[in-house]
Amino acid sequence: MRIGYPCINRTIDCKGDHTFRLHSYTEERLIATVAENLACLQQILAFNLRHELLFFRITSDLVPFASHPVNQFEWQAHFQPQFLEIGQFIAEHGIRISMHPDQFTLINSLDTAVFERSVKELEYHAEVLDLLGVDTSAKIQLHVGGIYGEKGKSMQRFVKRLETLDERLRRRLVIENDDRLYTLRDCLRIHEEIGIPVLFDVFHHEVNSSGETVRDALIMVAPTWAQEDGVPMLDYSSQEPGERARKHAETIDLAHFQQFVETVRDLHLDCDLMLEIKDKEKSAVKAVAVLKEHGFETFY
DNA sequence: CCCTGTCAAGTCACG
DNA sequence: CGTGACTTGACAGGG
Repeated sequence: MRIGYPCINRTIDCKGDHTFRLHSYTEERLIATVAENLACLQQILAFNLRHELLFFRITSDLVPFASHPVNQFEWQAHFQPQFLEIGQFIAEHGIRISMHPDQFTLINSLDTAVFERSVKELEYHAEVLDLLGVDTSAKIQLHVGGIYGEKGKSMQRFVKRLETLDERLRRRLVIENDDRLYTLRDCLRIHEEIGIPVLFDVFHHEVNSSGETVRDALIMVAPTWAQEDGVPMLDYSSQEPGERARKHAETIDLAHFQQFVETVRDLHLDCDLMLEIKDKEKSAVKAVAVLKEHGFETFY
């Protein structure tokens, strides 16, 4: 099992998600920012390797305004050598990569302009992964989207829109149960229609589900990942005590995590785990220690 | 240098 | 009807 965390590292003095304001956009600024972000990504991955963290979510801010019309720069060609170098490091060490476009990416929006912008955003995410040269086990995770007053129709619209996408995008996409609108069961129904793997979010399931146990959920989700998709990716977090419902924990709840790990072990489920915990790599390092106590391998 | 209003993008829930 | 939340503060202008 690989353990990972999303997007940024707070330990090393290097942040790979620098951006700037649209009104201060210049090509020079873009080039400088992307160069810095790529250099940081490299450092973060090296840090992760030293701490046996072989799963990482790359920030959507890697290339600011990547899908915005203001950006006419051929960043793909310009930064190809840097992407290639990072990609080689990823391949060499068996690192798994994911990405998670932000809330503005909506396949099933009623507004077709929103859908079209979302496709451009997905193309950007897929380009990053393609430039790294990572295989189809590197995924872009999406939520189903809005409900717009008619859930069934909105799910159908998601399916129909997804069917129109280029295979280069489709092969990367996975759907994740969210914490308010679309449950695991909804995602599984969409999987049955179009075969897209389901990325199971444990915490979202605990606050928004149709009542399945986590154990049963894992059993249902595992077969949605085909050979070429790699082992299932899971998102893990827990409730921050004393805060509003659905707020992610500041730091890992070790008792809760151990219980989850035991469930996974009993099922003999091979999977990769993304820890969506506020203190990021600090909790991820603790999680690695827990896994080792439970006899898991964290290297590939 | 510090302070703080605002930031590309959408949707829903809460008050 | 305005605001906060989402996975995450930090950019940038003005004092």
